[in-house]
Amino acid sequence: MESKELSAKYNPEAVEDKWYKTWMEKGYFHSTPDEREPYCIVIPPPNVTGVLHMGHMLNNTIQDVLVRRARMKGKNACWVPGTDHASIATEAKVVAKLKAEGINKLDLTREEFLKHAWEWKEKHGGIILEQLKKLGASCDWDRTCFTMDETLSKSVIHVFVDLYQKGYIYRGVRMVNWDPQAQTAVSDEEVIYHEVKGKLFYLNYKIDGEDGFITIATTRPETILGDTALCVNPNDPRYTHLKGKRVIVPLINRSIPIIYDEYVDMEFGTGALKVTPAHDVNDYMLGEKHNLETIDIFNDNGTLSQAAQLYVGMDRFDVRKQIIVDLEKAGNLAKIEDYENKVGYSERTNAVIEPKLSMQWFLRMKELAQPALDSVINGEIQLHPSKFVNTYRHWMENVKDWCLSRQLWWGHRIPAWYLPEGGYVVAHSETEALELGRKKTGNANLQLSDLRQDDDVLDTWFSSWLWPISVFNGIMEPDNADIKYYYPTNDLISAPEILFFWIARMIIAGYEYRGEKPFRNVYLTGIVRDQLHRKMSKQLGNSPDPLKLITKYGADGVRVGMLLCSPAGNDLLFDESLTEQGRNFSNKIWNAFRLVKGWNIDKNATQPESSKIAIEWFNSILNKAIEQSNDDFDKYRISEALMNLYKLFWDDFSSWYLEMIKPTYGQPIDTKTFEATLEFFEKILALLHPFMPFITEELWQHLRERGENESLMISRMPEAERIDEKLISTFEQVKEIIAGIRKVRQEKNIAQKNLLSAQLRSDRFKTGFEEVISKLAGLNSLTYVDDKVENAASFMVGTFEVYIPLEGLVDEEEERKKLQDELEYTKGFLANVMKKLGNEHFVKNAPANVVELEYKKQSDALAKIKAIEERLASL
RNA sequence: GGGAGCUUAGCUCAGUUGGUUUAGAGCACCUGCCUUACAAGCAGGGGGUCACAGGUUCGACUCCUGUAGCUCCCA
Repeated sequence: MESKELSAKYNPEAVEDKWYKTWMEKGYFHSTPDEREPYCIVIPPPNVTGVLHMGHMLNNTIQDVLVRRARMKGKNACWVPGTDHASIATEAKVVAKLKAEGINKLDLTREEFLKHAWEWKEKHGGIILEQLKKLGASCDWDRTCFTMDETLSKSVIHVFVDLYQKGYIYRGVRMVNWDPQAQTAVSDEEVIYHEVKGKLFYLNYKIDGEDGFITIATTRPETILGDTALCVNPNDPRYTHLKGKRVIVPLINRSIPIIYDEYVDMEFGTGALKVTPAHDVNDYMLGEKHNLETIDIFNDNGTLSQAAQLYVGMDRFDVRKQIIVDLEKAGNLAKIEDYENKVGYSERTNAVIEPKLSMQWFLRMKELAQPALDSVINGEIQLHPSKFVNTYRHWMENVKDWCLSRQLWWGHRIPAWYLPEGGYVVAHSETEALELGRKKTGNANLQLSDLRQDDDVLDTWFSSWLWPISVFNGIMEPDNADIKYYYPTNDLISAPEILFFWIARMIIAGYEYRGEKPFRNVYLTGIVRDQLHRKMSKQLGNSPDPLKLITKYGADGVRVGMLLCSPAGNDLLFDESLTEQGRNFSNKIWNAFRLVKGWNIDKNATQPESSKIAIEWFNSILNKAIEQSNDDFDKYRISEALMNLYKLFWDDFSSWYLEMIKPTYGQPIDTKTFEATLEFFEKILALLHPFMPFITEELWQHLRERGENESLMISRMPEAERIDEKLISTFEQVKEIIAGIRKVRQEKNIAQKNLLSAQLRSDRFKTGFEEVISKLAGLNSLTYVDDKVENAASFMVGTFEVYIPLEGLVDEEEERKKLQDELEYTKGFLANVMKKLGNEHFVKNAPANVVELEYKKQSDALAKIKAIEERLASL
């Protein structure tokens, strides 16, 4: 490729699709077990209804960075992609779509509905995975899975039956979070609580057989129809005289007992609590304890049932308004106060959750959770950042039974069959169910048509908790080659929001079904927010379209932009300027390449001293960066790893190294320097490749002649070699000397083309970078002197005094002031050091190297002060 | 109400078992440059009593206690 033809700006569109296609065709993403060490990530399966959003971008970029890096480290890397079926969300979408076509779900049979659902899935389900390809995701697409694929479905059913047989799964009436709109129970984790401005109603309950009354306070007056007791605190003197009495529920005149329990907060309201066991979790608990009757006054759709006696068929919120009117009329309303309380909403439909008693399937969790709790506490599984361990522990120590059933059709149907005489069997298949049914009933003539399968499906998480196992078919064929090779997987990248929903449950399933953790490390990303710290959402319209961003800034630019500002576990305040920074970085790399490839090589040219030492220096810097990078990744500091490489390329390589070795315009470069530079460039491209796969591959291919089957993405990551720390620290001083001279030039308004001369004074050593200093600071001479120089601008770097003779341009006042400032600073610094050294406790107790360092600081500072004072005296 | 965590430059964050020239980075900002790779750039620069108040220590951004503000989780 002729560099002259390269445009001054990098154009990502031209290269991204080309390389993605090549990588796919060459099968570089595909993995099969072999003798290498495996490195595996399973994707957190996006929901089939989803389209790519910024959260996916962040999450999948991180996964791709880790997978690509592992691949380049020589591991057999496998990133398994897939989607989950998302019962509630998908069913809601399909129902809505059918509705738009004039079809009512309830008019369809289950089979007819599922046909529509599958059609919908086939049409929309793969969009998100296609979008990931634009991002550069190096997933093993041959392994793409869906939670309702045959093997994965079989695994789910198998696990259900197995846990049932082990006695962990039971059926029972429990208080569940009922979503009256979706008409299904949802888990505790799917309920979102919002602070809501409501009212607190004070209602009078007449005492049975007496004249007085007790006032209670409630936010939900409509539930009085389900009251079965009134509860007060036994220590509350206001109510001790009522022991053994009963009260009358207003409007329906039911007589209910007064019970005593310390659970009641005497401070809240009037200290008297109405108890509605069917419609409040805490009341349910009281009901169990005191053996109260439960009266369920709601239908599944949130209207009142026959049991309520009044308002039958009316919606719960309409009843709330009406009953207050009626209570007032009846003289039972004491007062109304404004009140703020937390109300639960369904994550899926946003309907107000109704606590409801219903028959559901549950998984007993306490025992199963134990190994999963232990493994995180003892570090067998590591959470990054580790602050989430506390949250995890708290949840796992207080784990509650998992409500597994959902009143939906889309998903895995619960493998339980009810028998005609009552009772049920749990089985892998209809045939097995029939067999078990015959055995259980003793009726050999029992037919399949006599059995009725449970209508409900399983919670979607009941399939995704098996994901790291089921994608390798490790449930049904526990000894197959894939599961034995890839499991346990290495890293899981997910969000803290689903730490319990999903991550904890995968760990539980891992120990139960493999006797082994599902992954070693869990990296928790933050939530992508906008500049106002608002979560990105469709409703707010504050989320950019990821694909448009890719078009505008390139996939590499977007990846860099997402990562630069996303330390683990911290929310990411996204701004397009970040992706702009990413694009600018791509452009910087592109232009460095243009420079290097534009040089002509002169085989006979000798290598300048400045280039020789520049190469030695950069070699050390590069090796140090490689070490740093390894360390960053070991600690899962991905954004720091990127930032360090960003600075390596931009500052060290481009601004310092290339400027040091750059031949004057039109001049050729010597072979040694050129070769070293290509090697450096190659190594940096490799280090950057996991972050910016496209541009690095493109440039790597053009850097040298490459064979048909060579690719950066399957090359080896460079390893750290020798580091000359002394050279690095010397060059740090050299940088300051150069910057100092440039500053003088700028202050005095001296044009670049006017070369300066400079004198250095040092009683310790020479830098060895004299040629470099001359080149980068624009000097025509640089000499060492023994005495101070008159009529010169001057400054100090460490113990180096730098003089730039500027006949007539030196402003003595200004010089004096500068020196005074520096003197003051140095004296202050020295005073600090002396304070320490003057303290005998310090000298006695501090480690020797610390004390030694203080002495060095002291002598350096003294030397500096002496030099400054000399200068001042001479002015 | 219970628990966890956070508070360092205008913004977003590092600061690794207390000591590494009296606090670092990126972005933003200011000044000067269209210097033949890059204005999507180059060079130089300013900016923080490390939330507040005590305590431990020879020494505290770092450890302890309290206060204030913010965030998350659970109920």
